Amino acid sequence: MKVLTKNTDYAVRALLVLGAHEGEYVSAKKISEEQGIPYQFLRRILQELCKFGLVETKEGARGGVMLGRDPHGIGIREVIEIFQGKVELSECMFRKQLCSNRANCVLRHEIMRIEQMVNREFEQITIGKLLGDLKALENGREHH
Amino acid sequence: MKVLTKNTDYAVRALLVLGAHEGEYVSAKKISEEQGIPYQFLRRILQELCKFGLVETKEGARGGVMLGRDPHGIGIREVIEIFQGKVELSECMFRKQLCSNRANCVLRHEIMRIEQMVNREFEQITIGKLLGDLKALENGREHH
DNA sequence: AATAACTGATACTAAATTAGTATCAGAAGT
DNA sequence: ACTTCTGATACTAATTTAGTATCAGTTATT
Repeated sequence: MKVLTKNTDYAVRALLVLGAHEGEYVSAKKISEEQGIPYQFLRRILQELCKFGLVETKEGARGGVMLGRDPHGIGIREVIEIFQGKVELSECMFRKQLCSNRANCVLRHEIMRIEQMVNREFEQITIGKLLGDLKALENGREHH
Repeated sequence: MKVLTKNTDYAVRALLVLGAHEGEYVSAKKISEEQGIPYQFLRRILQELCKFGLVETKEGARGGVMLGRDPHGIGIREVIEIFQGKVELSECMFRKQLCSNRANCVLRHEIMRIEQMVNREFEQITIGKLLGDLKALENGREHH
C-alpha cells in the first residue's frame, strides 16, 4: 500500500526547493538536476501546481518557478489531492452498492473516521513546517 | 487516492459473512452470490486468507470456508497487509535516496508518524467489532 | 535581430498494478 | 458414479502510474 505516488513525492520535493529560494524564480531544469527528478515529468507537475496556484511561473530566459503562497499555507494534503485525488476508501462500497449492503456501511463508517484523521494530519504538514524541520536538522549538524 | 483495493474490500465482506455463520462452513459460491463478488476472484482471495490462517477450509461436498479465529482477533490491518502490503509512503524516498537527501527524511518522519497512527486504527477495527456494529444497526431498525 | 533559456500545452509510450477469467486436478458427501 | 466443493495456477483485460517527446511561444541578453 503506497501512500504517496511519485507525482506527489516530486511535487513536495520541488516545493521544498522553491521554499529554500523564496522570492527567486528557479528553473525546472535546476530542480530536476538537484533532486534527480525526470525533467519532463517534473515540468508537468509544476504546471499542475501552477494551475492550482501553489506556484507562480515566469516564462522566458531567467524565468522559472516560484512559490505562489506562504509556505506555511501549503499543506501536503492539498498536494496529495491534486495528484491523487481525495483520500477515499474503496469507492465501490460507496457508490455501487450504496447502503443496500449494510455490511459495507459499517466498514465505511469506520474508514471515513480514519480518513478524516489522516486528512487533518496531512493538512498540518505544511511546506513551511518541513522547511523548519530541515533547518533544525542542519543546525543540529553544525554543533556536532 | 484509493485506500482499499477490491481484494481487501471483498476479503472483509467475505469475513463478515463468515462471521455471521460462525461454526459453519460456507461455500465460496454462496458468498459470491450473496455479496456480488466475482466467483473466481473470491476463490483466490479465500485461498489467500486461508494461507494466513484467517479462515479454515474444508474440501468436498458440504465443504467451504469458516473463520479460523475469534472474529475479535481479526483486524482490518492484517487483511490490508495481506492484499496490499504494509502501509508505506512513497518507497523511493525511503530506499533509493536514503538519507542523503535530508528533505525526504523530514517528510518521511512526518509520514511515518501518520502511518503508525493509521495502523493502530486499522488494527482496532476487527471483524468482531464490525459484526457488532452491524447488529446494532439491525436492532435500530426493528424499533422503528 | 538572433539566440539561448525558459514555460505552455499536449500527445504519446512503457511499466506496474489491479481486476477479473478460465482450467484442471483432487477431496468428500450422497 | 456423481455432484459439490477447494487447491493450484495460468492467463487476459483494464486501469493507473511513470516517464518521454515535441512544438509553439515568451523573455533576457548580446
